[in-house]
Amino acid sequence: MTSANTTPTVTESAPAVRADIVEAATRVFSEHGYDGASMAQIAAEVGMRKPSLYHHVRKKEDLLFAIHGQLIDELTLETRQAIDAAADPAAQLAASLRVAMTFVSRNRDAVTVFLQENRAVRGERWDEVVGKRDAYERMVQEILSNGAATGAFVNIPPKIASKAILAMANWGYTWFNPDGPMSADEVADIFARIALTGLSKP
Amino acid sequence: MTSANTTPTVTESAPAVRADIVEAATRVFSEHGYDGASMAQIAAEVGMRKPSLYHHVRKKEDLLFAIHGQLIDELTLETRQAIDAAADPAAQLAASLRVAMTFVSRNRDAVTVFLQENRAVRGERWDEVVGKRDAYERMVQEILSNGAATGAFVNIPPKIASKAILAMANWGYTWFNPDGPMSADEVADIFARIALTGLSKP
DNA sequence: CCTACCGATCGGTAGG
DNA sequence: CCTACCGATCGGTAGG
Repeated sequence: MTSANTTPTVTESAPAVRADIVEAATRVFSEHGYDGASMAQIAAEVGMRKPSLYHHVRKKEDLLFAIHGQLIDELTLETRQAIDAAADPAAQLAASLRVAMTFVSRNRDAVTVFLQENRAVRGERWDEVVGKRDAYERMVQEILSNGAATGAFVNIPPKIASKAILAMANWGYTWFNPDGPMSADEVADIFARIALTGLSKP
Repeated sequence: MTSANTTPTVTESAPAVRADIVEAATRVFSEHGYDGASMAQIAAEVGMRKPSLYHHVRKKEDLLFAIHGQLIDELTLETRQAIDAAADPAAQLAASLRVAMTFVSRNRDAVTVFLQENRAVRGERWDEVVGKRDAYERMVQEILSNGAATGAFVNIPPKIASKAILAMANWGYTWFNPDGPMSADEVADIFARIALTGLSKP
């Protein structure tokens, strides 16, 4: 309605609209669940009607797919960098927990969808996402097996120990409050201390 | 349609039918999610049509309520007994993890519903269930604060440490396989070892 | 416990 | 001819 944009860009704001829709879907899926959310609600969040949404998205499932894909890519990248920057397995474990907890803190809705709405995550197109999830878990397992190899860690099956580590961070989506008394880093450091030296007094 | 039942019982098999319905609902909710599950599916699982289900259940939500209530009551009772039978905080922590992991193993569907379908858990009638969930968590917190008081445990905020402990057991519903290579008790003992003495070599 | 339905709302698509 | 939408309605299914 304002003066026309005379720049020669072709697709103008199309990609931004798509990103807005995925963000809206993240909020709506997080609040109502994938099945409980309606395309009309998501459309309303970005200021359009439902049929207009279908000009940007082919199916409801496409939105869930986008949320999962973005999350695992970002989390994997940040975790990879943190691990590579850390000196030894203990520091790598602590760094991974810091990344995971701050990620949960910054992206609560997306993490909620990622961890809670995976019933629809089936079929061919989802294989890639599932593969990336497995690869993320393997990064943590490798920290543990490296630690055992260098003698820094005790000999505990990495596959089971990684479940304990990831559980601490993942479970945060059910209770962690970014506006609460402790920061994500502070919580992560406590979890790292529990994982590394335990609760028993030496 | 067969010969009439002449026994003078009034409600006949009503309680058993009700239990069958709740069990069927547990399976169907676990597989499809609360919103994704239909009353017709649950009815079919117990061999009736949807309208007949409403002779035993007033609302879909009643089934979710029954599942949550049963689970938290049973888990609380078993955990209370295990804690009371253990000699010291370290043994109590290990015993709690054993109860939690075996519970997850024995009641995978119910635990999945309990942990994943709590969006509908709101409003007056749910206050009792939420209160019982809090009470369960407080049992674990007390083990940790008792351990800190007696000098057995290091000084870590019990509210945060309890999140780490409960996370390990709760997260099991996403991966633990009762038919897998390790038993629930074996996994619980590894988790207890991580929680008590950590992964780092002394 | 059944068949026959209801008001509403679902995901998705028609023509314009 | 394009884009970005609209009002209306599609076939099915939800809880009741």
